[in-house]
Amino acid sequence: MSGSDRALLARPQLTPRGRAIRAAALTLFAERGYEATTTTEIGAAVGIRGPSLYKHVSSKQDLLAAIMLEVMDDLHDVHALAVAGVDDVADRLRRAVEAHVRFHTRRRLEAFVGNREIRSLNEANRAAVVDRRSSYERLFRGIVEEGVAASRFHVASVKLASYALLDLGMGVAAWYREDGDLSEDEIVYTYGRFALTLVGVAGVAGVAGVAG
Amino acid sequence: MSGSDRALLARPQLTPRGRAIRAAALTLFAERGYEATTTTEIGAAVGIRGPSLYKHVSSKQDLLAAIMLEVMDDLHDVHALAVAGVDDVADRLRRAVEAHVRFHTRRRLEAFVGNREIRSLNEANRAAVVDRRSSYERLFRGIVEEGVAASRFHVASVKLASYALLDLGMGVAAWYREDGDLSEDEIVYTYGRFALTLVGVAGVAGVAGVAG
DNA sequence: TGGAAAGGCTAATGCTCAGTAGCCTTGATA
DNA sequence: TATCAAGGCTACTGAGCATTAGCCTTTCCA
Repeated sequence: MSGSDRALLARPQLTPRGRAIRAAALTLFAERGYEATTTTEIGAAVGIRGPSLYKHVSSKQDLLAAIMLEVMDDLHDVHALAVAGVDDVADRLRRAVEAHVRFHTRRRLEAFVGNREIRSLNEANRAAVVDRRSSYERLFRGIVEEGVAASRFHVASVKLASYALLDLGMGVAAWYREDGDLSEDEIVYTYGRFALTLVGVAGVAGVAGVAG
Repeated sequence: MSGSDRALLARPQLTPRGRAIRAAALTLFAERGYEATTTTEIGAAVGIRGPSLYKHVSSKQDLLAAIMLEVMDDLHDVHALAVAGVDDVADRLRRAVEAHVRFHTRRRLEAFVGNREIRSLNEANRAAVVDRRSSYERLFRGIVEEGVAASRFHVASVKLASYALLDLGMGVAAWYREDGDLSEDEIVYTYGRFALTLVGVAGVAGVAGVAG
């Protein structure tokens, strides 16, 4: 099942309280990590006691898994939407990177937790998340490979170039702040441009953007 | 006190067993995280019981702090050594990035833990580590600023360019494997070249390296 | 109006963990 | 050879944690 197929299926519905709990857990997991977050704290964040959480959630582990699976699926969706109908491989790469980076600013907590807490998942959940992550990586590598095959891109290593592009997104999720002095668009456009220079597309002006 | 000043001071000596414990703890912290690692496991990794660790170490927290402080200091040293006596700002940037990336391959576990476990430190230790990290970031930003001031570099944002360069290193620490199909030198040289194109240095041939 | 479902609560359970107490062995030294 | 420090060990302590049990109130519909 591909990411875009998954998008066509209904994602599980949540009650408002269920949503609130998931959001509170997300913030806490991002702040102090899954292991260091207690059910008492998650409960307190939505105004109830720890044990009451279990009227809405089956376990702390499932809460983490649900957050991570959802964010991976959404990332696939965003990618699919960004490159749909774009034929030029350089355009496709730029769009993919822009979508990737924008996602990591807009949903930085989820992306952050999604990257960092993989090892806190139990085996079954980890396999599911790692599977989605690999398939996302493959989408990127596929674009780079296609560009190389068409002699539009020139890279020392397809793998290295793809990793570098993906790593930039993770970095963004780690340091981006909405009230910081770098705007979302600034980061997105700059990284989109950077992606093209990284893969050696000829004729990208300004490399890292116009001086400013 | 700067990173290079710190290098001049004697770093605390450790007994062989102390070293072994630190190494075992490092591996476990990297693998499953600080919170999820027990003193029993650290002990078992060096052939003793958990409580016996306390003949060599004052606490699990201190073990983490010692690992993180040492790696930050070493990173400063490596940087200082790499750029010492290099006058051309583009050369300096390339050398700094190469040293940064090489460090993140050679000492990936420490670098990985150093980045990921900051939130597991108590307040005092965290402040010390964050302080060293900021000063390291400033060194990078300083090089980029200098290149921009000299009109050698052309970037949309000094901060963004510096963050991107540092983030690539962290990415390497996350996925690099000695037995993988990307060699240390390959990554180092490619990323050194990436760095120059990222800051818009004119005349960098091949951008992301020769096709291969 | 009555009864059940939803969703709170407190108390309890059972487990795990970091760290301490106190004991024992070994090996070097005086 | 007597002593002492180093460095193991087991048993214990005290705390914290996820989760369950069981109870109570509110709300909503038959």
